[in-house]
Amino acid sequence: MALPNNKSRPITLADVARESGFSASTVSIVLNEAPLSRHIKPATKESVLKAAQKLRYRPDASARSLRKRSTQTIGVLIFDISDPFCTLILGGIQKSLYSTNYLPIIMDANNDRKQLVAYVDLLMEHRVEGLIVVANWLFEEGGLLAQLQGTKLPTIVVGRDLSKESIHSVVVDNEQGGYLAVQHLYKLGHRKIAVIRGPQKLADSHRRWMGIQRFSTEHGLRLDPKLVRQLPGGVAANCGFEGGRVQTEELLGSGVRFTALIAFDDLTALGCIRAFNQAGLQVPQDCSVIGFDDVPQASSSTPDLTSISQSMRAMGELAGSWVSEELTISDDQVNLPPILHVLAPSLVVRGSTRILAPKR
Amino acid sequence: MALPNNKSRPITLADVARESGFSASTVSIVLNEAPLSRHIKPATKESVLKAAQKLRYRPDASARSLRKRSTQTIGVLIFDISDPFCTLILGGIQKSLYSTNYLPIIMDANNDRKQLVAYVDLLMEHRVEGLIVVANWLFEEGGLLAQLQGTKLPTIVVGRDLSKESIHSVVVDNEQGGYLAVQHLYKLGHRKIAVIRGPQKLADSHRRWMGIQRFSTEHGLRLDPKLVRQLPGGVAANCGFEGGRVQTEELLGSGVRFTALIAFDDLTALGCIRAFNQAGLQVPQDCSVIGFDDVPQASSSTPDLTSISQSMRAMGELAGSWVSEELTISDDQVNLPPILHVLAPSLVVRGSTRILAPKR
DNA sequence: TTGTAAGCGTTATCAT
DNA sequence: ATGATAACGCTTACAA
Repeated sequence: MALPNNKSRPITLADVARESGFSASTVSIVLNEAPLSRHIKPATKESVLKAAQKLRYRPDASARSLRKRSTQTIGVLIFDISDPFCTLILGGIQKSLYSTNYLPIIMDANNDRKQLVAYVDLLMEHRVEGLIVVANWLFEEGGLLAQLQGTKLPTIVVGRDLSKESIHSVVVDNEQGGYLAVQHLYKLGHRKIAVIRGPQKLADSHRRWMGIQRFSTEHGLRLDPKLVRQLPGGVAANCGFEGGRVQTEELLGSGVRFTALIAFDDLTALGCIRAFNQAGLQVPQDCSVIGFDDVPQASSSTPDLTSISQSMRAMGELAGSWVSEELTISDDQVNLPPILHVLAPSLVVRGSTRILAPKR
Repeated sequence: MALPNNKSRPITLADVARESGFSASTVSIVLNEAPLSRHIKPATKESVLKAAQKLRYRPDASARSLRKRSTQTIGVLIFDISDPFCTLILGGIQKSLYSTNYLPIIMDANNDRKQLVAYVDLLMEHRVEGLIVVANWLFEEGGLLAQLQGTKLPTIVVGRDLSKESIHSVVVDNEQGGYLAVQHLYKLGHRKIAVIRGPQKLADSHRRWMGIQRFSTEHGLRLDPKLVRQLPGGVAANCGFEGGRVQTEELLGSGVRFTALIAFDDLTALGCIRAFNQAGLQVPQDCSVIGFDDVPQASSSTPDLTSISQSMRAMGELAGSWVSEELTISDDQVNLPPILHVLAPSLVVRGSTRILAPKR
């Protein structure tokens, strides 16, 4: 005889209650190991557990959230999931959240503002209790800010400094990074150093440049303005690479000599290396190149890239643990002044930079 | 006078009802543009909408899911979010799901089996209505299969052929990929071709090798067994790179000459290139190298990699649209025989391979 | 030691 | 054309 309806309805608490012969409340108390379960007869517990296991019962998250008025979820808004920068941060977030009772709900905006606002709405509907925004290098605040501030959620953004807009932020010290980059080249003996700055709109570009200038001033290093160029703004996936390639071609075409180059980021640096190669030049023999971020590709390219490491993973972990802490502390001490978490960058020396050859 | 409780409770349908002066049912009908809303007076609609907007009402996804017995979510289980292979597939999934009413819930297992099973459980509790598993190259079935088969969910796995276990799968034609790779090198005049096969456990390794052999047999190309090596199995992030580097060193050390090399995948190929460079050899001048997958790094390295493209994005889109279709078709025509979707790979010619130099 | 009942925010059915 | 009411699956006072 065929079963009347094959559309297998999920097992509910009531099913377990029926199977075990106890009431739904008892079952609930036992399965959740609620305080009251201390007074439940061991035999009862056992048969409840057995029934639950037999039926492969899984509590319904929606029902539980509804009743407990808490979803135990944290929204993670990411700008581009195919960007290794974002992806590494995500890894850190997951790591720090894994041990908590909070579940990250990841939404990838795909570099599209429309999708972004749609997803913020969706996250709100899902009643996430906290929000982590992972901004990659082409994040521009736009109307998102207002939308975020409208929510009362504990929110933290990674990769952009929005502390002035009263939003917690975790960033790397870009100024210091720029400083470290020139310093490294300077110590290797380089004096004619080219710089490919990031897109103008990008705050990071400016800060890294400030760091470069600070070192230069401190050490009497003159940066030839003809050797300083800037990436155009752009959204395409590999515009950093193309930008680096083109700018380097132009640098080489300008005839002004240089022995080292600071690229805005690693992808840009890879573009630079390509341009050098096409011009018949070798890195680092003919020119040293340093990148920024230390994405995975930096270590698997040939030559491997010397870079300024951002420790994306650490940033992600910091963001994750901040949010989960914020959610677990007593609610009365909320709304502390917004904090800017600044992580120190570090120099990772690899094969794309070398000591200045004596003379050629 | 201070408000009694600042713990801002989310706005509910009842609030909108109160504000607009209509009942909750009416409000619900209007906001959802339900069939019945056709008979609702325009003026009513307007004031309901206005009230909702004023209060910034957002329906509660949990409550709605509970009542409608449908979460409109699809679980996406991914093995390693920092693996570009996975990440590109994810992009495709999102693209195809974005236009549907299904929300992907992404969980990253972080290459850890424990997390994996925990996440499958979590997805079940969240009552996802479909499941997409994105397997990277170190996916080994283990106990996961049973767990998946236990669920009655429409499930599809990308990157592994589990059609024999009655699970829908989408994969690239690895055999054909191997064939294309040798063919390319052969056409360039190469006859002494080294091969670095993938880890033994991996089914892909075998299939690609079959393709290579098929071409060889067809064209009387002899593959010197001394030039065929194999990557050890491994889990570390860059074990492909290290493997390629080490195997190439050993190949070079063996003294057997070769003019071209087929690497298991792109990361392996990058490792090979590193080894060549450290041995003072140039790619492609001294040896051509071809990879597999065509991950983004393939085009930004120098030289850029010739590769067999898997079109991860297309695979993701296929998986996404299959699941959403499966969920929307009438339920009576369910359980069609499991299908294996095989996508054709394609050769992408770049700078790491070149015509065999006349003689050196 | 366990059961009863109310209620979380929605939507669907049925009245009016 | 709109409103009452019940029910979705779960937790938690409170009752027994």
